[in-house]
Amino acid sequence: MMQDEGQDNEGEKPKRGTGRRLHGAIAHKLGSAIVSGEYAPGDKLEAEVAFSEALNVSRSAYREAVQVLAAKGLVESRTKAGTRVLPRSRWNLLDPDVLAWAFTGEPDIEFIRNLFELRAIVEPAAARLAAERRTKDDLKIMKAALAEMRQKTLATDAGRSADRDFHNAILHATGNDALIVLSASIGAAVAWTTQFKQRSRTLPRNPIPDHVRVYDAIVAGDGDAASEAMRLLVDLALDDTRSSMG
Amino acid sequence: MMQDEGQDNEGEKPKRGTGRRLHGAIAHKLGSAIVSGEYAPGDKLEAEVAFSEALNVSRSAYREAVQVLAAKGLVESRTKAGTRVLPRSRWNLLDPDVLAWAFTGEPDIEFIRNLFELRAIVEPAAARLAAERRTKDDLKIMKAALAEMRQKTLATDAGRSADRDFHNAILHATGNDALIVLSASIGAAVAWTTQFKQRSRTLPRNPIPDHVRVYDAIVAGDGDAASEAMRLLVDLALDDTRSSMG
DNA sequence: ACTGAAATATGTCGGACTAATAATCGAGTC
DNA sequence: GACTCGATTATTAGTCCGACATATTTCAGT
Repeated sequence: MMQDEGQDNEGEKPKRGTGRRLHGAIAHKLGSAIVSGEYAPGDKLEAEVAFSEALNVSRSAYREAVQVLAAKGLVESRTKAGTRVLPRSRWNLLDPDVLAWAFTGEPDIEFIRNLFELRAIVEPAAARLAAERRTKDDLKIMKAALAEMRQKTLATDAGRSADRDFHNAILHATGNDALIVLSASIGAAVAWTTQFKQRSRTLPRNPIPDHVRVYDAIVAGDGDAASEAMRLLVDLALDDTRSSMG
Repeated sequence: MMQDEGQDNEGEKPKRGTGRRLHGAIAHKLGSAIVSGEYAPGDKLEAEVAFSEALNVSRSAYREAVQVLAAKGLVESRTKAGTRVLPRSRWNLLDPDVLAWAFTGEPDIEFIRNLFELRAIVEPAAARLAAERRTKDDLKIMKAALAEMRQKTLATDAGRSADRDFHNAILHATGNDALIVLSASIGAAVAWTTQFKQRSRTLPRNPIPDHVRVYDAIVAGDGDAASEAMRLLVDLALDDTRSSMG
């Protein structure tokens, strides 16, 4: 699942990858640049006409891209005043796209720590609710994800995808839409950090037992055990990630 | 802080309020319609040309509005296939705009319950972190918000705003960006539900003591107490809200 | 210091053209 | 004859262009 990096020839002409729309490609390019700090909050973007010309795209396409960024809280446009990058506090950092953009460059260690802190808060609580409310279908999905994960390992895309599926299934089993949307954010964080861990030379611990403990507790309907097992899982995952980043 | 309801004459011509851009108004109109269930997931929106004509706006303005909705996961457009409403699971329900749209109509009881469940998970944990990490500035802001809240009461906009400020200050004091972004969502939920409670005839309990307990614990740097006090606060708030909805 | 005119960047408009793809139709096959 | 597969067509979103409207900043003039 390669990103499209490396195809911007000298910073111009954002080409769209397969199926990607032009304004989407522009949004991706600008969004990444902003989130990665290439533009600082308060910075003014070049004027629409000039910028769109520089990118060799129509003003319409450029504007549609900016609307997307504005919708995600990255920028704000005002007549005559131009388009400015908003302070980081206004960014929708949990938006899946923004999260993806945040991980296009070298990831910010501090931000990863923050995401893990969020996971450490949400996922144990979610596991508890899941243990109390899971349906047979939920369990089936979790079991399948676990099996896939065990077979493919986290070294493969399929394995990481299964890992995400497992965590998503737990969030989903809570039946709480507000928690379920977080699965998109948390899932993205899990995926990227897992891949990051994998990159480092040292092969980390086998994650399966941790996951199995959570699964067993949810099957048993034991909320306390599920919460505790998940807390442990996230803690250990953070340890692994931390050690692979120095 | 009135909404702009009542200005759509017979479902056509979305007029923009002061300062509001046209595409923003269209996005608001369509977004509310989608979130409130006027369009069901899978439904196809009328074709761009036809729809924009029906709304008496240019196709560009309409398209920019749709880009915003797409950025928030509400719709997806594909060439020739049209623009379709995505399943609710893909909506960025925690996006402040989406949240606002969700509360333009009669609020969904189940969804409010879900938001409270999220609050009950996140806010106690945040209060604990805040107790451990708060700066003098954080405390000053909380104290000011508390004073304002006590003076204006929750019956006024200013009072509700202070309530939100208090909760935001706690999230902010965690120093965790991922949690801070949630303040926009949680804050919105707090505001709307508080207003909703206020609407009902029975004057609810005085919320100040609950808040003071949280504040005192954070000042004392007592994480356990802060977490517990916040847990109680959210529980009581849910009780109040529940009883005012039947 | 205040007022108002001009400059300028975003916002909106309309229409033309492109590209992607769902739907249709027809040739070829079983 | 029914069915599968492939080319054709029709439709709809995507992109481009150029003009004008609107809102603010800026600055000149009093």
